[in-house]
Amino acid sequence: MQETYNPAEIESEAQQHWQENNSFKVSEDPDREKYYCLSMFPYPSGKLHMGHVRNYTIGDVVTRYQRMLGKNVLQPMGWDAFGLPAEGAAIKNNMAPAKWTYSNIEYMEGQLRQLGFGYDWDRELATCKPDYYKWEQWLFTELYKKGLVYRKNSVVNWDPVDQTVLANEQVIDGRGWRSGALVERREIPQWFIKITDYADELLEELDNMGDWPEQVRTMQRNWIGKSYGVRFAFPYELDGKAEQLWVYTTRVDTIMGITFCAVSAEHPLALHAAQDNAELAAFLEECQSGSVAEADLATMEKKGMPTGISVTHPLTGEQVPVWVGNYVLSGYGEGAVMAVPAHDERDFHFAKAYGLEIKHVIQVGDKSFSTDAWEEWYADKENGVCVNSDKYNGLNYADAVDAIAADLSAKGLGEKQVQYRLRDWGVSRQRYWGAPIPMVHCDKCGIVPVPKEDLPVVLPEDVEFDATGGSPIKKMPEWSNTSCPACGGPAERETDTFDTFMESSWYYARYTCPDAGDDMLDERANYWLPVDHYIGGIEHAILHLLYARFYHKLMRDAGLVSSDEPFTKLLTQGMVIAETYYRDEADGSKTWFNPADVDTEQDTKGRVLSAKLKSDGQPVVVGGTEKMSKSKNNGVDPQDMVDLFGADTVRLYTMFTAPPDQSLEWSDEGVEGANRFIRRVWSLAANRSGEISGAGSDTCNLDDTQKEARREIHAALKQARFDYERQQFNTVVSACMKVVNALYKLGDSAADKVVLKEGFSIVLRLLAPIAPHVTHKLWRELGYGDEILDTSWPEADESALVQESIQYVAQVNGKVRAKINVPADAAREAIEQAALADANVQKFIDGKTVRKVIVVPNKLVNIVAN
RNA sequence: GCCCGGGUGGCGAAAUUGGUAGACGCAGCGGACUUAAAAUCCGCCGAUCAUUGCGAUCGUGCCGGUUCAAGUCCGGCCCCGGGCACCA
Repeated sequence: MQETYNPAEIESEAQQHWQENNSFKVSEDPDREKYYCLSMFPYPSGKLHMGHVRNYTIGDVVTRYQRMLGKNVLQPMGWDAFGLPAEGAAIKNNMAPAKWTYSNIEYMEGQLRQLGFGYDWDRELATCKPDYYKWEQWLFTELYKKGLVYRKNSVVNWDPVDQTVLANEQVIDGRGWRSGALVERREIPQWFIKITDYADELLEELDNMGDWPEQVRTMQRNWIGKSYGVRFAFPYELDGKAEQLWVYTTRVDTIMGITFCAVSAEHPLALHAAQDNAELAAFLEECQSGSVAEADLATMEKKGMPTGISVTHPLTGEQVPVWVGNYVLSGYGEGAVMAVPAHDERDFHFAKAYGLEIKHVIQVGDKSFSTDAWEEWYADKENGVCVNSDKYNGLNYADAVDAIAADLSAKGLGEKQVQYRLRDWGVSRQRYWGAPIPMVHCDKCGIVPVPKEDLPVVLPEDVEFDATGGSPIKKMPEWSNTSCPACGGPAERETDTFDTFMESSWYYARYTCPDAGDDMLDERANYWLPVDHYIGGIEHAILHLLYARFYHKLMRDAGLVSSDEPFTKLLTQGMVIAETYYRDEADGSKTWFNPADVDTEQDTKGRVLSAKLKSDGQPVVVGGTEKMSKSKNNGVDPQDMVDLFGADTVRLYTMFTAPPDQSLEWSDEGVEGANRFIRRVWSLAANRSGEISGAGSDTCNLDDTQKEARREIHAALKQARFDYERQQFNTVVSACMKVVNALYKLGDSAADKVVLKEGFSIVLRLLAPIAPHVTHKLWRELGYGDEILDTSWPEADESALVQESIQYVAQVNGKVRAKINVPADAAREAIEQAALADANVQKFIDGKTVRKVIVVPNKLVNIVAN
């Protein structure tokens, strides 16, 4: 056996072995328990980053572990290939998005193979291929026929200089990223899918999804935001006509405190009032600038202007002024709100700013209300009761809502209503690099979906890009001109493309039958689905995961799948972060330096004192740890690490350094430590291969030291099993390290060798999912078997764990005062007596009365004395 | 602004979920091997005080509470991160 560990050789040999033996190719086998393990597929941005490596290592570890438990495991891989960055790259490199994307895929696929991930590559798919997006085009037309798809106006970021729609990401401080022009909000017709029809099911199902992290379920619940409220109207007269201003509120109990109403800048009432009010018209104009992102809307300065129109309070008959507020969202609810400054914080500040009346109508206990400053209790609906509210005085929230809703209903001016925060899914994008929306506009027939036999509507890939970022297919009449599928007359194609979330919402299902030619999915889908274990970044907790859940239900209702939910178990991994270094430039900007190009100086405790750039020896500022990104230039290239240490080291390091759901901080020294551990495993095998090789196990009488070593090995095995089950892989690795440390202490006797061999074969199997190459090699080299990949999981020997005496902690009043050894079968009284007899314990209870003695089995004794 | 997380030694973390805080590793220090260095192996390693030794006090972001016992549970704050519907 070779003395030194040579990862490059071992890894290419193992990878070749898996490829030649089709080790990861799987098919449906009704006799075996299936396990579908899936990692979120990557966007082919150029090369793998550390976040990918971490994500896919977790997935591969789960895959190989489940396989050793005897399951029929599917682990596929593919490419989320449509998206905005390809268009940016097209402009920058003068290269068509398709070409750029395909070359990235080719390179990144090679990287994935080098990391030893066990994918069934026969199932690989790329979402930009027509035979993939054909099926989401088809499903969309089916949904249209079912009435689940509709078209309506919706607001986008418009760059007035480049004459193009911008993504929220492309709006920086309210300006277009390329042109620098102030962004405008513009309404255009777009396609929507009725996700709100499924809101209740999407919400209720969350209660049964116990294998999803609670935080993700909470985020989705809040996002759906089911609320119980009242929709009601303020009557008013306009140009002699009776009109109604409708609002929705969850706090109708405060209705007697209304002092004004606020409408959005797009509201018909606002538009009408602006017709002969130049100042208001200018304000509405001003409200049209800025991004459409909710975070921007919510943090901007709250501004308003009176419309001059008053409406009638539905219960009191008082006149209520209507204002335009830039903070009122036109897309949510009615685009208009009632305002109760006394009991809503946002209304309170708005009223203070514009000198509007504040009417106190909810009281909690004997607290005193003042209009000087906002206090939390003003909005307390749990403990509040109505005051200054005529007949509703003294009612609590629930009773007030019932009484007021009944009165509004009697007048025909309102009723209780359930509402969702969730909005319908807008799937139109005014971009080129996406799946064309399969709709045709015909002057005679209106909108006509493209029939199945004419699908896919293929996106032309050989296109020229201009610098404004406008979509080429919007300027290609030879593509957009077509004939109407209904009447055969001249018609035009829809030139918008789908949101890329459309592709990522069903790829997991297509992997089960990627070659299905006649249908979106075939019967194989129901063998594999739902996905048993889904792994991906926490940043996808809401949007991607909610759309995928929705899409699954759409496919179910189209008869394509039989399950209700797509992902049984979810693991959300944390970010990969690293130290940042920069220098301030004269123009106020910062230049960021890669950690690899910086040397640090540390004090004796290892704290970083200062840092210098390697190339010029001049100081740089230490900027703290942040998410690895291009903008901070703190990315560590996984390829460099694989080239230097091998895939096993990189995999082991990413698993060992942090639990999967926490952020992982990159450290060069840490990687060396991981590499050191693998070399330690290798050296142990190389040094003692003659003594520990061969299949089968031996038995021998063990002395106390050997028994203790064996106990440590089996305790670590038990812990590793427990930790694999709960996906805490960092402690799996530390269990392996403990075993190896114990093995290093064993000597040369026959009994030592028996323990050593058993322990070594155990640690190789514990490590196999994490470091598959080196364990594959050693397993064969030592003659333990052919395929560690298919070796069954080792079981802990409970008899090895039994101890004759157990160490108890003796506490006095909760403080540790002694450690005592007690026979394992000692009675409670004996344990108490042993603790009380200890000299140091005696010192602390001397002169006091023992009130109580608590014994926690196998752990501690606490003596309460005073 | 709203929703969801997280804060434990010099550093990454552990504590099987209310029962010995700091397992395992990194860095550091000391020793062995070596002509030497690297590599490797062995040992020490929260702070303060005390010390020949035993030990004592403090310590899990901050303030308060519940409990025989709190990193863990409850209430209030501070800081950091993720998401906010056209980044993926």
